Amino acid sequence: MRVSRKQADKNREHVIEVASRLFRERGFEGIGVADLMKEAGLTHGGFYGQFKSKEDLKVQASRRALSRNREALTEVVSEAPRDKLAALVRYYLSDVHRERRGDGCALAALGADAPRSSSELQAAFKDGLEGYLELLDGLVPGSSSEARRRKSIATLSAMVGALVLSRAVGDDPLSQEILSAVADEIAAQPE
Amino acid sequence: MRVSRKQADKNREHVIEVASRLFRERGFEGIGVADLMKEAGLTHGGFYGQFKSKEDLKVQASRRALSRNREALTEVVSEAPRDKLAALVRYYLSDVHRERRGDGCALAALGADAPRSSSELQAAFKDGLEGYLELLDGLVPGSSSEARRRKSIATLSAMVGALVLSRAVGDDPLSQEILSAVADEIAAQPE
DNA sequence: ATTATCTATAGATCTATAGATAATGC
DNA sequence: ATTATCTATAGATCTATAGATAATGC
Repeated sequence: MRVSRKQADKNREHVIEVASRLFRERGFEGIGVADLMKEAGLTHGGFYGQFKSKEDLKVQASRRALSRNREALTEVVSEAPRDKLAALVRYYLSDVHRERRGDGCALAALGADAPRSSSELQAAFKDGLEGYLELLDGLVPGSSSEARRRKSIATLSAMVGALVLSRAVGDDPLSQEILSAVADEIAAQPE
Repeated sequence: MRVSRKQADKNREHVIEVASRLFRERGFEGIGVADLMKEAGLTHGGFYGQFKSKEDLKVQASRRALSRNREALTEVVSEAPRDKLAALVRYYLSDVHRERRGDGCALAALGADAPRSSSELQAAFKDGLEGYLELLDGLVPGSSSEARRRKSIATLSAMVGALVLSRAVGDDPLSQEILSAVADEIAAQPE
């Protein structure tokens, strides 16, 4: 059965949202188009009317995840009364973020798969990463914009690395230790 | 045809070495058992005489990769006349390391897949990570062992994060900028 | 008439196993 | 006799497409 143009657009958006969660949870290769569409309440064959290919969906789902990530971080920052960088880092390096990969940072969940994918996907990650850096630029110490840019990149790298490593070691005290250590080190940076 | 016990052991080692390279290059899901055995010069069916499952090989190949990683870093450090931490970081955050995923750091290449794998694989990553930290403990500044441990974790997180991100953005000036920025920031740390 | 979605399927690939074969090592 | 490796295949899964169907929107 056919649905209205409006409903079709909604369905399409829903597939992107579902994919952005499932890809982060299971990896790009960990979920197939059929299961993904089933999870979205649609059938397998319908997929190719909406998307050119699975790779196409990977790009769109990654862009969606990264812009949602940025929105969430922006809200955390704007709600913090003071010490906004510390609030951002505490949020990013929290137990909740470590556990909930499905709506967590796409750089940490999927970044390592990007070099094996299309240049369109890599461009999505580049754009998402620049978005994170813009946000950090207003928070990190540094008098020149060059110094702040460098500090933003170093801070983001430490955050992403810490999250990846704290997830990689599984259920072990080291996992929490990594999150705490990196949060403390960033907070201890000179102004 | 059957081969000698000695040759069989050699074949097994060779499969582990080949797998440790191919998994890092293509991801755990990016190479199948059949292609992997072909690459090692053996047939598909022979695999299951040597390994319990593909998951079993993932664990052994990851352990192998991580211990080889540690050996390479240890050599870089021992060959540096002074400023050993800077030498280590320059090596880790080099263009060569970014390009050659196949014999590069397994934490960066495969760490993001570990949370979706067996606890045995996660334990392999934990052990490998602790190996890196032991090495860093002798290089980072800090008077107490607690301070050095924290600094080692933060330094490793920044290194791994930077490598993941510099690979994720593809062929873009940002890729090099990430490597340089993080190397500079680590070098600029207070003693 | 158009088109969003459906069912069904092609063709490729994946992990794992069964059973045969032939060289080793007691 | 044992066993490392081989060929062949089962059974599941994957991406993508073909063609049918039925509701929308001119």
